[in-house]
Amino acid sequence: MLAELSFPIPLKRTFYYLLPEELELRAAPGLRAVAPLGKRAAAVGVILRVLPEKDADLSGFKELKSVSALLEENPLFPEDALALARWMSARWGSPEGLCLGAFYAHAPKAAPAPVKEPAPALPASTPPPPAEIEKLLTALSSGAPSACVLRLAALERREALYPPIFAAALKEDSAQGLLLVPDLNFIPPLQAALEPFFPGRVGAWHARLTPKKRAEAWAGAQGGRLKIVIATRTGVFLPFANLRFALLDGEQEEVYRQSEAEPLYHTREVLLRRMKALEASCVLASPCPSIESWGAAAEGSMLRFDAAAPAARAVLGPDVKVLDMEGYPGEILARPLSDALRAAVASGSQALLIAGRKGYASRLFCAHCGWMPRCPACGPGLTLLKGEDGAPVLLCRRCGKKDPRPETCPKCGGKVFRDYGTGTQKAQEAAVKLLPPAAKVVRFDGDVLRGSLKAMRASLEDFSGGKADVLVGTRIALRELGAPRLGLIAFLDADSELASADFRSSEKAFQSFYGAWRLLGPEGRLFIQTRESGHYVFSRLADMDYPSFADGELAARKDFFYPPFSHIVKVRIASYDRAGMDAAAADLLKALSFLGGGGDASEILGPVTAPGEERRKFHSEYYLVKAASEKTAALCLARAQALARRPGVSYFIEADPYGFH
DNA sequence: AGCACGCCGACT
DNA sequence: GTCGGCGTGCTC
Repeated sequence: MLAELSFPIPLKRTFYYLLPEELELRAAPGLRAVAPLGKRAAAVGVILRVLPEKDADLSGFKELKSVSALLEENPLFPEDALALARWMSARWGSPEGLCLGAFYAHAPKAAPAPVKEPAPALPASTPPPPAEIEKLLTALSSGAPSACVLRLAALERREALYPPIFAAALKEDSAQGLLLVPDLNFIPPLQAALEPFFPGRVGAWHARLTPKKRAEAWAGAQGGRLKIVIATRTGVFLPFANLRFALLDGEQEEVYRQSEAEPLYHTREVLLRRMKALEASCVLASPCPSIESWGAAAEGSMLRFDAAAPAARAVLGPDVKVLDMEGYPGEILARPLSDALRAAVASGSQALLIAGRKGYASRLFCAHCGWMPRCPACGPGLTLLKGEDGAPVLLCRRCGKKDPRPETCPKCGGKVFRDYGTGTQKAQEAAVKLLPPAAKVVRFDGDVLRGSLKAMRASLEDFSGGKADVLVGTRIALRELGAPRLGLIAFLDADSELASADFRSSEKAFQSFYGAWRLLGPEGRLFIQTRESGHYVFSRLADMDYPSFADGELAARKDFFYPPFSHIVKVRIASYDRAGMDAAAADLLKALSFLGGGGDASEILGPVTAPGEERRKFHSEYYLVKAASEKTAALCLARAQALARRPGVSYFIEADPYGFH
């Protein structure tokens, strides 16, 4: 007999091995096997199937090697991890071996010594869950759909809400639960909150665990000792003896989308699929659920539950003002904002100013003809920064080339330039000028970060420690910012959030505004500066009505055939050789020519090029496939990946990309 | 990914 | 004269 093995290597192929007689009976799909692979004497792979020799196509290689050992008797996953990995591979295009590797990566190489089972302490008497939570769990357990979107109230405390949910969902003795959070720092408080309900049986899982703790948590989940694991995104791949309930906190957060390293996946989708395979229930919780989940609930494949009963919204929350910058020409901080900022600082409050970009100002243009400087070497528009000597410099963000600010416009000879967009540096200067000299204004952005990690930490700590009055930063400064006296937040250039080609930009913008609003106390003030005050994201901000916004956004996605109504596959082609790029594009269109036939609504958008593309040395364009179904998208992805590569041409192929460009 | 083979610079 | 840089090539 043979075993077909899959290894965690970036290869889209499997390997056949001879099964020695003594392993033949024990071998089964899902078990790990040790076998020689290339120059490696003992590589660990997963058995995909066991088959008689006659069923395998053994042509094309000379030597058939043998499996040397099996690492376990029973599969580590009670559910079909093989099928999940196969689906992941088709959905996001990473090799199946790497997808499977995500599930098996932390499994011990040898059977772990049995852990001494501590006598489970008696849980604190569990208060009955709120009636609405009970209702939710009943609905979930009573059949399909068994997944739901739980919309949290703006000021909901997760530490108070989640423990009774888990207590109610995990009443059954052996039932286990998984709580996924977007950030490692959320784990300790939640662990402390859950501990009284499941004493000694709450585990944590994240990238920074020490090897020993990691092994312990893994074994605790796998063996059933842990009742609950609180984890960051990789926790979605943990083995459980009996996983019955999962909750994905802050489900719209982009960190759940793994896009830097293979295997590529989206935690939410993997979790939903896995829980479905287990016939277990799953809750996606957030004050601002993703439009994808919102759509699934609207269409009925998920339930929707509002933890926010409108009447229970005791706190009205901070005051929100959208400032139309057309009315305040040339002002970085519009008059109403600067007045409020001065007043806030004078009264001892702290303020957070969010600039659209890093640096001094974003873009320079000729006031007469509108000409904008571009990088002579590689093409993109240059960013205006203040150099070390204080003189303005133009920096190319792509290649790092620096140029002095031009004196005259090369197109019309004009001598007057203006800039638009407000960088953090310029915003900081404006705030300093506005406020009394005693006020401390610190800055936090990628440039400070690059300069020195210490300096960045220091400015953030000054602010959260209450020592600084104003923090000027980019949007990243908003992420879990602590500030004792935060009374004002302002988005200085909301348009930079909306300007990108990303079809999710409105959603992301609203969620940032909403997040900022939540950070503020009821007395706080939120300002949003824009030149497009008519944009629909602003229309629901006054009452922070996320459901109405989400309904509107969902309708827009439907009109423009974007997710969740379509599935995107993005293919970018780049080359120094224009003809090569064109030929590659033709290859792609040919490979996808099956689309659109027989009433299929799928379409191809593109080629999308950056302005000025024709004049550049390096060419780049992309196509967006909007596939009508997940299946069609997977097929397009596979076809694009299978294209015969042309020399000198780079291909970047991505399913369901987040963050465009 | 690993791991080895392969052909060019500074040293026990 | 060797140790070692990482390019590139292969894995049943």
